[in-house]
Amino acid sequence: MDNLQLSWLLQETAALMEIKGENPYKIRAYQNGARTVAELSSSVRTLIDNGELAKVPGIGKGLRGQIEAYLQEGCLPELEKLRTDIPAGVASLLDVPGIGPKMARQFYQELGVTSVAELEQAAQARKIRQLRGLGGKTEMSILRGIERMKQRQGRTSLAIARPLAENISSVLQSAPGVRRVVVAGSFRRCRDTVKDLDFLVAADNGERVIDVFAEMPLVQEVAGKGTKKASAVLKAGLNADLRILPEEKFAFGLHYFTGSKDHNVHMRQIAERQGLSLSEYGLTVSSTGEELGAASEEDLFEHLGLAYIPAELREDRGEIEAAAENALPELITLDDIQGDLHMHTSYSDGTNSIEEMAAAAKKRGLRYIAICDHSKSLAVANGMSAELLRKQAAAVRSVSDKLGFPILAGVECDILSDGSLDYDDALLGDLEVVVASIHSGFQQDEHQITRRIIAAIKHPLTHIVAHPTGRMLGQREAYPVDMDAVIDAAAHYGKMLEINGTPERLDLHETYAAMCRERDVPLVINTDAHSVEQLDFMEGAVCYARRAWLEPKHVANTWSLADFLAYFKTTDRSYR
DNA sequence: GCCGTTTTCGGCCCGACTGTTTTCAGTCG
Repeated sequence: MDNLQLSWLLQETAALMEIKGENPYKIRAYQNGARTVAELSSSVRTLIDNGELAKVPGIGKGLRGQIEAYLQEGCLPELEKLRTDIPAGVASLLDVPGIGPKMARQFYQELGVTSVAELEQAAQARKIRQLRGLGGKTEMSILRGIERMKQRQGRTSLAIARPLAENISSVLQSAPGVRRVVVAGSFRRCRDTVKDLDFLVAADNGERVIDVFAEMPLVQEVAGKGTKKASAVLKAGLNADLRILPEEKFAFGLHYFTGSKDHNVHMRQIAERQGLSLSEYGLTVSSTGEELGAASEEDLFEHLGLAYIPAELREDRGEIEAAAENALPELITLDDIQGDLHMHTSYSDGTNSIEEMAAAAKKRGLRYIAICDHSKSLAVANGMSAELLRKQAAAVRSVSDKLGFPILAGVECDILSDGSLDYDDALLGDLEVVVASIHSGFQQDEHQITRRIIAAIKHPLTHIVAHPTGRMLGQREAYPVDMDAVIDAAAHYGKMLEINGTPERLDLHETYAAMCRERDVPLVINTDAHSVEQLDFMEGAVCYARRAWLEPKHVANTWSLADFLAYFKTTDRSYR
């Protein structure tokens, strides 16, 4: 993908500029540009061709010139220039926690270090402590930082982060003098992965809470500790940060530490234009110093003339402008969900029976479900033979009648390597829901996989494509696929794409979910539950879907069962 | 380098903590 490649190069350019000590605002412009490019919903090539790139906020004349050169020559002129001064590897030093641009430059200039491996050698050879301004503690902390970096590459999936967040919250909640605990940061914004966990605590006696935090058994190492904040590395490999705030400032701190950073910067600018000054400690009138209190985030937004912006939208992707015009979307909530169209039973690799899954779904307030166990080719998941699938469909209908609860007989049908489905049309035609997905042949190239998925979308008996990109957070990358073409095909053939609620998947990615919204492709939010307990994945999945600005109308399992089924009758399902 | 509700020039967030410094720079969020 051009966009991601380009974004990466812009990021590297910014890193090298930091090390060189260039204008920090120019650096930020490149960082913003990198983020903007990564989030574009069309390829930069398309945007250049139709002249739309000039309208993208954050991409001005300078960056556009770089991007055009990149498309023509395959490299960024600015980056090439920097690389003649500083070897590219020096930028990787910034990935080590505790190392910023100044140290990276010093290590390169004074020790000739151009990679993390060389830095590690230098530290082990006790060369760091000989440098001016640095000592033995810094040397040790660099070695620890490198060790930590090796352990944990990148971000942590919610499958790991959520239980940790809940556990630590309850520990903090029971500390003396604690009034409330909130997990802020990207966790509260419902990102698919988190870099660390940010705990905000309103408490009378901060120091005692910080002690409780630092002594938790989950903590591997305390990285820093003061009277208002503390930072720790957890045994699970991610960081946890704690901040203590007075109750009356809590709303401001909550907003600030929920972020995102870009959202916060924009909010401060909005405040400034109104003669106000916004910080994590309050909102003050700049001229008089008068403090405007806020009992809640709602109050804070109201002071600035803005509608309340849900945390999931706070990425500076237009939510502040929309809030000013009172034009924010009515985001989907868990209560809107009426059905769950992808779950497994003991017929394949699930642990519960049809009846148990149905009863649990009904108890959670669902109005209908579909049972979609694995198809015959997926032997590792105990895929069903054609005969067993027929039997299961009969069993599903009988349980449905018995419980007086609509259960659709379905299947999660493998899309085989050649794009065909795993059963014949006669059998698939007898089912109410066919969810098609890829579980094999990940090594195929982008062209092959894209053709394969589009073939499944064209198949008149397919309703939904499940986990369309195959990513497994923290385990494997998505397979290469042209989602632009897949979404166009889904629009054309009237099919739906799934947002899979398994915390390691959350697939579709929010950027693609937003593309579906823009192109009128209905999404379906499913749990893919393999047990009764996993039906609870729905909550996290809905939160994630909100990041794509989805409203109930965009999500087909908020519709009544009749409307869901009717959708496929009214769309073009012809072959080719 | 980007941007425009006092603008085409002059802004662009800032406080807590650490280590090494004897009064502050670097890093982080």
